[in-house]
Amino acid sequence: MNNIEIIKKILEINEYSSLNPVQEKASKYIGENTIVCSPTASGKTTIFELYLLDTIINRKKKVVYISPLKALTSEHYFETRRKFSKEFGLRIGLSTGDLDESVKHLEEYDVLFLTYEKFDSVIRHSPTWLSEVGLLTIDEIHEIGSDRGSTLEVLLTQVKINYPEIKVLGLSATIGNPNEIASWLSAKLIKSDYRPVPLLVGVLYDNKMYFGEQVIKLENIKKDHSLNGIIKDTLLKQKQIIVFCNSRKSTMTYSEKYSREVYGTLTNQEKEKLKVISKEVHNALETPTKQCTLLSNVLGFGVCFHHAGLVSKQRHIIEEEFKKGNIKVIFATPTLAAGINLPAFRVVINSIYRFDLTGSNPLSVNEVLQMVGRAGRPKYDKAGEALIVASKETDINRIYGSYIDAEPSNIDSQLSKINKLRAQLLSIIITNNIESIEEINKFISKTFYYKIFGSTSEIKENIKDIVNEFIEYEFVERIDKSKIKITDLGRKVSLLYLDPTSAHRIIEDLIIKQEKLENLNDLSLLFTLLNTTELSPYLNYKNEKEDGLFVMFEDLKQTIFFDYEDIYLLSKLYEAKMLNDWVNETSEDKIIEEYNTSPGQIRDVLTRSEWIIHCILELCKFTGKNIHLFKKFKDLRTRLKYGVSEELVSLVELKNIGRVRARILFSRGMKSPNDIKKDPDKFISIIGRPGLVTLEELNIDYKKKIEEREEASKPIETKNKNERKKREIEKEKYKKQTSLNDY
DNA sequence: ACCTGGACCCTGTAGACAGCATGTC
DNA sequence: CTACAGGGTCCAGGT
Repeated sequence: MNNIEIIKKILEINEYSSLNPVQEKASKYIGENTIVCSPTASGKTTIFELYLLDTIINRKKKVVYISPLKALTSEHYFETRRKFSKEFGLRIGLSTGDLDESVKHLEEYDVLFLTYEKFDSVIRHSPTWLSEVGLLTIDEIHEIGSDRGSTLEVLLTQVKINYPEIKVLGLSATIGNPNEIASWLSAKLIKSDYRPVPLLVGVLYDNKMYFGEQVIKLENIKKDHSLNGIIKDTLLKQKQIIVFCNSRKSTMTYSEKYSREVYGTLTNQEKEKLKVISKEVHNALETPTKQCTLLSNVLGFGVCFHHAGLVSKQRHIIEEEFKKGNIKVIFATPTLAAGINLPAFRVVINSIYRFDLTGSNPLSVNEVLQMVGRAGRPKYDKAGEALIVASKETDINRIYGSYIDAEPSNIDSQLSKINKLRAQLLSIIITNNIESIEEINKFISKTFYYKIFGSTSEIKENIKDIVNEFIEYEFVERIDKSKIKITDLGRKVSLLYLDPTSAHRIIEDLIIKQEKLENLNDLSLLFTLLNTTELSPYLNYKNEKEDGLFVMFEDLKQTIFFDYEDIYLLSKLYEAKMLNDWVNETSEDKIIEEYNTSPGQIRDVLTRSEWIIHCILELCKFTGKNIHLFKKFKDLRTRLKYGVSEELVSLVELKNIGRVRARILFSRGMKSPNDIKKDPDKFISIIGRPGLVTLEELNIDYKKKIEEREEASKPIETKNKNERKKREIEKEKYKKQTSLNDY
C-alpha cells in the first residue's frame, strides 16, 4: 500500500471526505519520526491511524500506543479495535494496571495499548518482542514536563538507545518548545493552530462577557453570582456547559445550588431519561454513600459534579450521558480537562487560582489551555466559547495578559529532581547493563534533560549520591574503585516497580518486625504500607485529631521503621487507621465521614495498598524473613481486598465466596472451610448453586446429589434450563457492556 | 428572653500511574 | 507576593 492508498483507506474508515490541514502535513511524513503539536480535537487520532496502517501493512511491524491515563488508553484501544481489528485481522491488546483484556502474552499482539508506566515496566523486563515493534505512539507527549514526566523521558531514552529501529510518533498539546522535543527525538515537527471548531476565549465579570472589544451583557435574575447568568444563557441556547472549579467541595455545592434552575428548562422526555440515569448512578456501589445520593439527586435535575472522589463507574456514566446531551451542566475539577474527549459549547474557569503546597497560586497557561480546549462541539457548534472568571475588575486585563494573549509555556525535564531520578536510576542501570558511573552519565547525555541543560554538575552530584545510597541499601555492589554491579535484590526491586526508597524502608521495617513479632498488631503492619512514596499523597487529618495520633504513634513506635523528621508521619498513621477501619468492616459512609474522604479516594488507596502489599510479600520471600510475618501480611491482603475482618479470611479465600456470603455463613455458624466440609447440605442450602464451585474446590463431589434431586423433578428442570439459558445470554450481553464501560 | 444580622476568624483546598492472577451478588 | 467559601463565634441591635 502506498501512502495515497493508506490515506484513502483511513478516510473511508472514518467516513471523512478529506484530511484536515494538520493531517495533510503529517501524511507527508508517514514512516518517519514525527512530533505533532496542535490543539485538542485537531484530529491527531487520525494521524496515529495513518502511521499505524503503514507500520502494520508496509513494514510488517508491531505498533505500541502509550498515554498517561488508563481511561485515555482504553478509549483508544476500543476505537482502534472497532475500526481495524476485523478488516485487517489485527490482534489488538490492552494492558493497564487494573484491566487486562486477556493480555497474558504481550508478544501475541500486533497493536498494544499501554500506559507510560506499564510500558516502562515492560521495558524493564526486556522482552524479545520489543525488537518487532516498528512504531511507538506517545499521546500527550508534553506530559514529559509533568510530575510523572520522568518515566516518559527515561522510557524514550531507553527506546532511542536500545531500540533505534522503532519510529516514534509524538502527539502534543500546544506548548512553547515542541521544537526541543522534536530535535531531541530526531523527529520532524508539525506545528499548527488548526481547530475544527473555532474557539472564542473571553473574560466573565459582573454578568458581562468580554470578548476583546465586544462586551455581551447576560440576563440574570438572582444577582448573587455571574455563574447564574451564564448558565441560564447557555440553557436558553439549548447548549451544554462545563464549569471548572478549584475544589471538589465547590463542585458539589454549586451543582446543588443550580440544580432546580436547570430542571425548569428540561423537556419531559429529558426528565424521564435523567430519572433512569440518576438511579443507575445511585446503585453504583453496594451500599450508596451520601456522595452517591447527592450525585444521584442533582443528576435527576440535569446537573452533575465530576471529580476524583467518584468511582470510575459513576464517572463513566456521567461522561457518556454528557456526550449524549442528557446532562446539561457539569461542575468539575481538572479531572475533566485532561483525558477523554468531552467537549461542551461553553467552558467556564471559575477561578484562576488553585491551592498547592506553596499556597494559592495561579494556574499555568498550559493548564488553562487544556480546560479552554474543551469548548466547542464538532458538528454541533459553529464556535466554542471559553470564559475565565475575573473576581475583581482589575483582573480582566490581567487575565488577558497572563492567559488569553500569552504564549504557551515551555516544558522542562523532571530529571533535575533527585526523587524522580532515583526512581528511574536502578532500572537504567539494569536495562543497559551499566557497570560504572561514567556509563550512567553517558546514558544521561541522551536524555531530554541533557538536551535542555547540558551536562550539569548538579545531576552528576545527584547520580553519585544515589549510587552511594543504592550501595548502602545493597541494591548495587561496588566491585572496585570505578566498577559497580547490580545485586539480585536490586533487580527484584526494579521489577516490582517499587521506588528504591520505599523498598529500602519496607526491608528495614520487616527486620524490626521480625524482632518484635509478639507485639505486632494490624496497625503496625498497615504502617509498613503507608510508609512508602507510592501511597502518597496521604490523607490530611484535622488538628483536633493530632493528640490521638500521637498516642497511637507512642504505642507503635517499637514495631515500625520511621523517621522523626518525617513530616508525614502522623498522616501515614492516620491513613493506616483508616485502612484498619476498612479491614474491620466499618461502613463506607462512616469512614468517609470520619476521615473526610470519598468513595473514589478509598478505592484508590485500596488498589495502591494491594499492590504494595504484594511487593512486601515478595520482598519478605526474597529476603527470607519469618514465615509468620508472611502469613500475617497475606491475610491482611485478603482483608484489604474484601474489606473483611480476620474471622472471615478463610471463608473469603474460597471460590465464589465474597464479603456478603462469608458474613452470612459466619452468622449461621459456618466459620471455616472445615465447617463447610462437615455439612455441605447446610452450605448449599445457604449459598445455592454457586456453592457447587466452592465445594468442588474443597474436593467434595456434590454434583451427584444435586443431579439426583433434579432428576426427580425433571419436567420443571427443562423449563428451568431454558430460562437459565435465556438469563445467561442476558448476563453475557450485560457483561460485554460493562466491560466496555468499566475501564 | 429571644431572634437576627453582620463583622471577624479559622479551616481547608486537584489529579492518578505501577504487580499479579482470577472471579462477587 | 497572590484566593475564597463555609462554618462558627460573638456582639449589637431590634422586638
